[in-house]
Amino acid sequence: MTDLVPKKPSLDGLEAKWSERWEAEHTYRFDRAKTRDEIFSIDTPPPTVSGSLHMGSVFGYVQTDAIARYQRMTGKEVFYPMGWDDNGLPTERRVQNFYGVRCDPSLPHDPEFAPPQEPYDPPRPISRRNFIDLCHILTEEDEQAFEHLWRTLGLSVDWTQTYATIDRHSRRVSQRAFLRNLARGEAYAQEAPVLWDVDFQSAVAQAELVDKERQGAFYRLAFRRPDGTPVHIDTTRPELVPACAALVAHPDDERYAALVGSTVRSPLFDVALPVIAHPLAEPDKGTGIAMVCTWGDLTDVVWWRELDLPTRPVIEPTGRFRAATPDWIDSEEGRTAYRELAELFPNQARRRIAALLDEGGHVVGEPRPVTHAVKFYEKGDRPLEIVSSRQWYIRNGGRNEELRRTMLNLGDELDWVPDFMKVRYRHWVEGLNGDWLISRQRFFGVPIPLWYPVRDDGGVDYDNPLIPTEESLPVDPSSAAPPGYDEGSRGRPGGFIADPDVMDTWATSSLTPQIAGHWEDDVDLFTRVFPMDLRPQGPEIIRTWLFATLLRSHLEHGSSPWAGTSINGWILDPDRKKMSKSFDNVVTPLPLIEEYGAEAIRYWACKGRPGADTAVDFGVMKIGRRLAIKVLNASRFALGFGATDRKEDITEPLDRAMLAALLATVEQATAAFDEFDYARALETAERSFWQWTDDYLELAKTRAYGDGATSRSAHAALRMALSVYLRLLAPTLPFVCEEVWSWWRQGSVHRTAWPQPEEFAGLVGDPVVLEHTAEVLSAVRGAKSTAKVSMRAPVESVTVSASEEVAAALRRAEGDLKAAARTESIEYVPGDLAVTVRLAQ
RNA sequence: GGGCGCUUAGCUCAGCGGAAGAGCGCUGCCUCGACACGGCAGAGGUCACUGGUUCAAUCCCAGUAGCGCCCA
Repeated sequence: MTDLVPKKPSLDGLEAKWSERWEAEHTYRFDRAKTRDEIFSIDTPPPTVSGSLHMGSVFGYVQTDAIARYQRMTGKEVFYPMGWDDNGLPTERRVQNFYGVRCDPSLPHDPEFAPPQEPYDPPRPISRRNFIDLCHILTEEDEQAFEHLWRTLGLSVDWTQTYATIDRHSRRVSQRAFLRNLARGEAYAQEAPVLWDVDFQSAVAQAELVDKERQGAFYRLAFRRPDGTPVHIDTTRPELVPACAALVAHPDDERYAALVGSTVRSPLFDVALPVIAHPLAEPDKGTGIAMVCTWGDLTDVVWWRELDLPTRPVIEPTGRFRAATPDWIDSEEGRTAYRELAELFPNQARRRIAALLDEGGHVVGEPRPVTHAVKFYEKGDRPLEIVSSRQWYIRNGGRNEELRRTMLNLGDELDWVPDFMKVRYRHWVEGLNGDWLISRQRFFGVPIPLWYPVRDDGGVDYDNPLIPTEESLPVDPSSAAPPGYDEGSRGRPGGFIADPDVMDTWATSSLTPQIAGHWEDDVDLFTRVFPMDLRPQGPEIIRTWLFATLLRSHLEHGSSPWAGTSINGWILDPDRKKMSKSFDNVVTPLPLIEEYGAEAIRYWACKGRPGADTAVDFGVMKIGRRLAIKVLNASRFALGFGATDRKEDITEPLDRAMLAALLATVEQATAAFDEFDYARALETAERSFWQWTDDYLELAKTRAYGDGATSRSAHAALRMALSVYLRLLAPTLPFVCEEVWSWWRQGSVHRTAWPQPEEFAGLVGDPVVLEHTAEVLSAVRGAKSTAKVSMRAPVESVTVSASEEVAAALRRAEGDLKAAARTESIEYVPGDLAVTVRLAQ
């Protein structure tokens, strides 16, 4: 047997060499002949491809890959698909900027349209279908860039198992799941106040909200009692006075007890308003009595609903005040005042009405500046308004205690890594205050697969939607006709109209186990991989992706979609601040891979503890690179002798002591990986490996260069240890371990069995032999270092003060110690451990 | 304002009830038959702060402060 050990091994080119070889040899191809208990299935997060490639993307995926590689080596067939999250607003925005276009659904499809070389300026309006074509073109480029990055990083993904959340298969799964929710009554439509982004012209869900601090001002307005005396109200939104439906005060508030049940009139508009008691009114806030408008904030929605108040919306979905003067304003003065506000945006209307109120003497004192939290869409630039709109919802427990408890229990049953992340899920579920709004008034997404009949009088029958068959999915109701209708009757009396909306991106992403496992379309595959073993993901999407996936699986399958979930930490910039946009753009993974090598980036990612926030650290990457190089060089040394793999040859006490230490390392690394703790597994293997090179290799070196039985013991021990170390490090450093493996072994190290304790049977010596010998060697090195001489400098004598046990252990490896220390003489005296070194002249 | 996490050597982080650890950086030495994309050695810390529990606390408990994430 001839080993193919290069003279000067190098890391250069290993990524390209091995990623090609793995692809050609189907190293990571999923074998679906295996049964469920032989399979480890991973519900990989589909990265959002419309963003740039950044270090946050790399971090979690590499950690998951290390776990996947470990599982594969333990004999599991790993189902490790990759998806791309390409639907939704980020893609639309990117297409708008990249090509300089905007979607105008009223335009007809232009079959001649081709993507421009340069972005249009000003932006050119194009049809919905042309717009969606551009979304596909751009996301495909992005997906290729991601795949290249993942391959260069060595992710052991089965690249035949890929999906995109907008592809035909995902749309089919997403629409089928929705129709099942609809059939079971879990999905429902409702005309209701929704949080509305006026720029995106779309409803926004609870999970997408952020609060932002905004400067505002409290105006104290005078409403009038029947006797003409004022009731003072503090508000930051005086422009909503025309939308006012009532005043509310706390039931225990004695100041207003007499007023409750009476009627007051609003300033300027002179609308009659009931005064009502409600416990949500805060006596400490402002004057303690509040105006209820439809709708200024979410509390208004609660009051409006619970008190059954009239609906008086003034802000349209466009974000402007309605043009027509509302009919509930019946005084001439009031109608004149409203015309001043018509078609203004809220901030403009606020300035105008403030002036009008002031002129009319309705304002008390000066407005008082205040900083308050205002709700925004997380990607939006203007405050959300609340408008009335017909939307689709999925029940999630926000309005149902029993379902909420079920969702909490499912969370409790999951195996969370790290455990403390579970609390974040619990708090989110406990804080849900409404069902999940899934319809979005957008273009690039999975369409809601419904039509509605148009009655003969032209009205739309929203209560009896027309439903496609599951076989016909996916459908685009805006271009296909419902069963039993033809296209000619679209929009006509007696015909139909399409639901114009698409689903929330999470409504599809929440089905990644079903999409990847080909639910219903490939029942055989699905039963082999579902429920999955592991969902790895980021901490910030526990409330969205994790919760929604758990919900959909519970509703459809009555079970959790996975056995466990691992939550990775947050990436920080080198100053341990939150990763800033600018820094993130500077530090992209590919140039770093060029500079340090993929192994170095993987090493950095795997050094981050599960769930621990981790700073981008080039120093750690350098250490990773050094480790990879060390693997090459140490392997060259270990394989440089007689090619004996006979375990019976391993007889020397030092060699057997080394194997004892290695066995302990194997056991610790295995335990860590079994708990998904790739970081501890790496650290254990790494520390052991460095000790192996620093101490054992130096001690065994001289004997290894000789021949005879004691030399053969070293040769066999070196090769056995190397085989174990390569396998221990392979999950973290897949390229370099595979490279070395190829010098002397058949097949891929990644398809070789993880080291087993049984391999060490009959070979384990007393570990203290190596420990004490290394201590004495270290003392000799220290003496030489202090004397500023070479480590090769001869030593006249070494005197070891030690207990009888320690001395006995040292004697068992005395030949190796003498050779490594360069001495002919080691003497032992009884006493506490101490080493005296006399250097030769 | 609430929840969760973090705070250990100049830096990045392990350790988490029984005499403070690693790597980087720094200093010094060493080109010796795996490795200068090296090796060896050395210096460097009232384990954020204040209380408490314990024979014993970096580790457990309570509080304070700073940082981060999630949410109001």
